[in-house]
Amino acid sequence: MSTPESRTDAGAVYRRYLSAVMLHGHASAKACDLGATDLYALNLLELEGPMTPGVLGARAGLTTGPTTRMIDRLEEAGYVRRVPSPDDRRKVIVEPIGKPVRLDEVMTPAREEIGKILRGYSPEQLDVLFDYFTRAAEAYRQAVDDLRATS
Amino acid sequence: MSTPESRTDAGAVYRRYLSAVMLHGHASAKACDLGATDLYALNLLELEGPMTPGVLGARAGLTTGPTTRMIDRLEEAGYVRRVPSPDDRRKVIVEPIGKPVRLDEVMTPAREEIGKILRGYSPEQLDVLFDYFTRAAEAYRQAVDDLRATS
DNA sequence: TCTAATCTCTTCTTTAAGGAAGAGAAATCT
DNA sequence: AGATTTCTCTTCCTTAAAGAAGAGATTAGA
Repeated sequence: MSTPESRTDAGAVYRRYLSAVMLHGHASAKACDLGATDLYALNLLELEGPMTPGVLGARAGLTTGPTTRMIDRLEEAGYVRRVPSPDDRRKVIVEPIGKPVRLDEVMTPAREEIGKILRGYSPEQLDVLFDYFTRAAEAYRQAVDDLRATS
Repeated sequence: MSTPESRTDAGAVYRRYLSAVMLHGHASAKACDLGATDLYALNLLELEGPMTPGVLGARAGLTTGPTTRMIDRLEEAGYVRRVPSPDDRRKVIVEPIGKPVRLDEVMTPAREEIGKILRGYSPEQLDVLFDYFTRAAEAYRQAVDDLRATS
């Protein structure tokens, strides 16, 4: 925590933490035969809620053809469902399905471990952690928007 | 934070946070034309340090052919470097290069935002956060190993 | 020493995902 | 009402990444 070269340097700790999170996400997805784009879309839906194929495809950086097929894959695998839009019959709404699927199953062990870790903290400490989770999520969400705007 | 259906439910907050992290990682990689597997390998190297192509490929779930080409791509893009193994002249060691490349550049805005957030906490609160980062990284690392063992 | 095993890399083939163009249905606008 | 725009989806083509098989170099073992 002192010298820049130190193995416990704060920046390094944080980078390693992020790498671990990414790695676990990827590994879980791979274990479920979920491609990178599919996972990306799934995360988008989790984070921003149901949206139309058009929006989802645009966010994922896809043209309409691949978007349709990506949603097909997610739907067949049971992650999402297409529902007709109530106000515009051309539109479709893609919404994540709450019911447990393969991905949740695969992620369960890690979630339990994290749960164990979190239960080791006092309520005050948990407040700090969840405050951070909330703020960081918003920061990352914003950063993704900025990235989209740039490119 | 009270009812299970609540929008601020702890589990939901955490899932949304993870989604945001994954999403940002993916978006950053995409902005640098880094494929999913390449990003995966890069995270592996960041987390576990230098390793041989054989190990890296196995960890990434690739056969030897694609492994070589993946390392070629990472090397050309300046993320890693191949160095000969000192004790076995058949082997090569792939190590991440510390110098800033496109990916770091793209991730800078988010890092600064996160830095700002972190600077808002007291030293005691930061201890809690970094304690969590360290433990969680280890938990995720372990979970990835378990996933590999299972499949 | 000489054979077998190990490690990386090359080449060829296959597959999965994405782009382009356009069709069909429904909404919007004049 | 008729024309135009907006959505989603389909089809065909292209491309990027992965598998398979094997070569070349080096180490380990009989």
